[in-house]
Amino acid sequence: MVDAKERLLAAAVDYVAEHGIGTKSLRQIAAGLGTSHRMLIYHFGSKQGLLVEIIRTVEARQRAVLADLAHEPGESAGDMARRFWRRISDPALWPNVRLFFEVYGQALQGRPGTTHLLDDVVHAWLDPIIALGMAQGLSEQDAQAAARLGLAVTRGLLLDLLTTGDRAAADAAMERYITGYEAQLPGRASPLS
Amino acid sequence: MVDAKERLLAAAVDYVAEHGIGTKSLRQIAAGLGTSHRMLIYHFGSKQGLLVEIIRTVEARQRAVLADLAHEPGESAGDMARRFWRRISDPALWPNVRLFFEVYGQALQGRPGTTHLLDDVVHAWLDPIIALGMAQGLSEQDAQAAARLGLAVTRGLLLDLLTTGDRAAADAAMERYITGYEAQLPGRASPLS
DNA sequence: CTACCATTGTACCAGATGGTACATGTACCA
DNA sequence: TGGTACATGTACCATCTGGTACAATGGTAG
Repeated sequence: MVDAKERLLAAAVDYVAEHGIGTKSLRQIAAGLGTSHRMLIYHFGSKQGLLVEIIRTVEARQRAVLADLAHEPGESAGDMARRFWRRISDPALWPNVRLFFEVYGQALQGRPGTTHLLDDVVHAWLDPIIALGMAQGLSEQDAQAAARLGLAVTRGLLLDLLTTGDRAAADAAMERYITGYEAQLPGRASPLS
Repeated sequence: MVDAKERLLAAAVDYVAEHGIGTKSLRQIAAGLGTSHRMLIYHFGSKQGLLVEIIRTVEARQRAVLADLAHEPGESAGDMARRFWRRISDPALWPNVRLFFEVYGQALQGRPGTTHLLDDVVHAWLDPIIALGMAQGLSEQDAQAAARLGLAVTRGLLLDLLTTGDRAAADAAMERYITGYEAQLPGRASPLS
């Protein structure tokens, strides 16, 4: 079976999403999957090989969420942002989000096998949001700043949500951001200065 | 000397800020400090004991930055936010910030000895910002949402900055946020709907 | 049936890990 | 002077680590 490795990988990602990756040995992970550390080495070559593939999978899962960002016809930018936030803050995704931030933190510290996460973790998300902002009439400069801000808000509020579990508070903060974003779009009574 | 332990701790924090904490053994840390792992056990009891004290120190350093948030007379809220951002995004602090996010990620995954970081990592920052917002005339509800949003923006943009190193872009995004914040303060031509 | 190939179990390895036992040094206090 | 408390070095321990050697499956294609 070609995808025995794929199934093992998916299970491994779920396991480390649930239990953390930083403190787990090959043997612990293998035991959690009902296999032996021998099999992990066989399929992935080394612990770092497994780590790399796990991170590839985390990236892929994030991109799958990003793909849902596709603009629906007739939907306002604000409503799209609300839909996106509702989806990405779904508690069912929390283990994945936690794993994302754990790996992100290790990548920032240069742990071997993780750093390629950093290559796209910002820009892959920025580009579609920039395009969206420009479609709303923002200048390229404004769209870039707005996209960066939107990404920061999302990641920051996810951290808050994972930490406190206070969904209502995180939602309220996100709503405040979206309201402000809409107010800064052109074609309205200029809200500034 | 009573503070031999304190000096060792400070050096240990600097070391792990520079090299990461997740992948380092007691021996590696000790070697980096010019001492032996025996001494770390002697002073801190165990590896987890050292970990706990390192995190206490990271928290303390963060609070020291927070203390600088004190409102200067005659300064607008926006200018205060700008001053705060300039300070906390100083490249000299990047190793500490990286360590903060690394430990934060591990705490979210429940690594023993780290989780008490989570107790205050949000609320300790929120409270002064809420007070500030209310001093600017916001309702308590609005001040809470605005504080949460501001904290998320700051943490999110720090992640961006550590990842990309693109200071100009991060500054522009922060400036856009602050401008929007000021526009949402009462006492101005209502910018919304 | 046989030959082959992917897969898996068992057993092992050298090295690193956190932690301990014990002896030694060193300063200060009586 | 002697003692006492902190500090440090050396040596060691059991355990765990990632990784390997090798044999045994089991299915499949000739």
